[in-house]
Amino acid sequence: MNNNKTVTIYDLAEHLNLAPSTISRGLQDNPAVNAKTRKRIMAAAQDMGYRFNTFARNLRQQRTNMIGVIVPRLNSYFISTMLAGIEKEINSAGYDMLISQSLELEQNEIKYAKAMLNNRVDGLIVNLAANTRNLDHFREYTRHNIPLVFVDRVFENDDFNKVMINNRKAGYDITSHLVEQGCRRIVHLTGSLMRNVYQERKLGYQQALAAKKIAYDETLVMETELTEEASMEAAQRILQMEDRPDALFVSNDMSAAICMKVFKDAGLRIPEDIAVAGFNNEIISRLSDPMITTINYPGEEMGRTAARQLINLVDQKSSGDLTKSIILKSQLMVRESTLKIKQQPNNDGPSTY
Amino acid sequence: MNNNKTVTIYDLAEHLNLAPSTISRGLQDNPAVNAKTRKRIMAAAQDMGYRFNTFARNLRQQRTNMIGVIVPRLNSYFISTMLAGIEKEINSAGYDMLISQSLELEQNEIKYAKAMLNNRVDGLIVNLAANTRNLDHFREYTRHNIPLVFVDRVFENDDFNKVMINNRKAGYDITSHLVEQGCRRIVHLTGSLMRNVYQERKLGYQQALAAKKIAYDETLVMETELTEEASMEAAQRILQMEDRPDALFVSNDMSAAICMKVFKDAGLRIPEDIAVAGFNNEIISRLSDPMITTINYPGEEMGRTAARQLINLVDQKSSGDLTKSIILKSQLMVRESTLKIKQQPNNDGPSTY
DNA sequence: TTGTAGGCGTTATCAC
DNA sequence: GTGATAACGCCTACAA
Repeated sequence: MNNNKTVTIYDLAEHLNLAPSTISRGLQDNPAVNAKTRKRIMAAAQDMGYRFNTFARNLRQQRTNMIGVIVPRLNSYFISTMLAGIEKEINSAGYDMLISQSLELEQNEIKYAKAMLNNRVDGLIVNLAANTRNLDHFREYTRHNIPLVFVDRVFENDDFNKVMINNRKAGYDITSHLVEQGCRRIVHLTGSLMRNVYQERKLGYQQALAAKKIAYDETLVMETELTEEASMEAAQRILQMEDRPDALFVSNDMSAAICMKVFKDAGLRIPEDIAVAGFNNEIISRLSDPMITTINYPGEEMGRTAARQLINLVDQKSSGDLTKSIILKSQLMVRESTLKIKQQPNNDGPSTY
Repeated sequence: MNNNKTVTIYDLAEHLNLAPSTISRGLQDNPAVNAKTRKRIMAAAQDMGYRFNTFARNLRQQRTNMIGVIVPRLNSYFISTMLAGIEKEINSAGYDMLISQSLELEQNEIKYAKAMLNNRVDGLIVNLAANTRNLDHFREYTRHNIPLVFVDRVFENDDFNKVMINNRKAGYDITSHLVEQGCRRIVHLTGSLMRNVYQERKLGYQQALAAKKIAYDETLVMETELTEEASMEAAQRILQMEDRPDALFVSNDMSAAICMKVFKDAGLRIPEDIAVAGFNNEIISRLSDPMITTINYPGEEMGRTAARQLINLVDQKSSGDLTKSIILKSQLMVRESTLKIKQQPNNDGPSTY
């Protein structure tokens, strides 16, 4: 049976000679309703092609059971790992997930933030775009008491909830390690310095150099978009530097692997001629030859943590004032790509920070 | 200004001494409304913290402007590339995207298909879970005339819209290439044979062997989940085979790279001791050493194509009967990992299929 | 255990 | 140009 017209609880009610309210109750397993009646209701619903109207309920109940997520892009190892974590947590809490990608553009982020607000998401998780200048477009969320959690890419000095790692320490650890391996001229290839994750890693890099009494050379810091093309270009530029660097610290593994490939194709030996370190502990860091020293970055757990934090806020609707920063642990993973002084690789990175 | 109570067009109307209908018109730039009035409306809306209620409109207009997407997992290179394509197309057409991941389980797929139906998505894009046995859970969509497009992982012999590549030809091409390089004992490592993508590649593999008069040996086909662990185990098993294979054809590049790494660690030379071919043309196939022969698989374009097809169906609501299968082109990329006979690598694979 | 009635916030129709 | 009013489909007091 299939009329093209939408079947509502009123149609079921009429068909069964019951009241709409009874139908409504029957459909949601309300114990007040007679078992037999419920069966008839279910059968008729199936038969007449009834489908529940979620947003009629949303309108009535003033909530959507939907969590919004805004990320810079979907096709990145780190982001998709994080999203997987978010999704698991959200769905097991009975929420749905609405996703948009800003494509690294603030202007899209603003647009989507507004759209999600209008969609009445119960909460929002954000990983900032590369060029976002401020968080004004999220003020409306606080104004309306909609919980908001920033994850990974955040503004560190504000009043929003956030989940992140200590990027400065990570940058410090990895740079110290390189220096300890005898490197003196270390290039740092990184992403938009407007984002804390990159800015902080750079600060860690600087501080480590300072601690080791190595002069900071600004021309050795390369800010790019970390795309495949940008990484290849950067590697080429490094090859052409007059005084060739003896190490490269890249803010993500994929990019590090690309650079390493360019170096190898140019005949350089890793790590003898140039040491290479990455970031994120992506699978590629373990598949590259040599394997890449990196920072183990708990993407999925960050996602889960952010989602759990958000859901707690949404569910209890209480102490939303107690803004929390959650800092997850990251860890230096030393591998062959930086071991100039031969020794057993180990995963307990020096942590003299 | 910020009352906790939700501000509606009625509140604005009262505040401005106008009718709700005028407010509604003003907010959506209806030309019928006086420019001055509109300005006052906008100002008041901003001032009073009004936010538009999307699902009240949905209820009224009987459509949501939302497209549902169900994928097996988010954290996979291929899937996230495809999603990026879908998202771009969907958003530029003015729709939002609701995503769920089935985690490769039919049971979740069923659950999410139903949830999206209740959410009144205007259309649905699906990439099937590994163990989905049939498409019964999507029948309700056709029943309610909701457009549905399957992408990549599909059932090939049914009446649904689909976007895919010719997996059999790809499997045939890659296997033929291996044989032409002198390989005779070729292992095929692949995913769930319940899915067309894997089943078809295997058929291509078999047909190529037959065409070259090589006996098909069932023990050389290994069906796994293609996870990191499963791939490593598979590689180990291959190493321990009595009569060691001279080639390996894996259904995805990441997995191929993992196997190659295991082989190299065991002291084998690629391709001399064993040739390795992958699938998807993921970036890792270009970063591995040696670079991996693979099939160029247009993930982003598949996503875009599926989304565009869906949106056409949603927008015109017309010829939904004309079920279409769209087959995109894929291409053999020959690289060092399979070149036993030394020659210039080329990308125009033999296509004797 | 079931029924009645009002409202959630918007838009469309018709009137003025 | 603006206003009044009736849906859209569901839920929940309250009543029976």
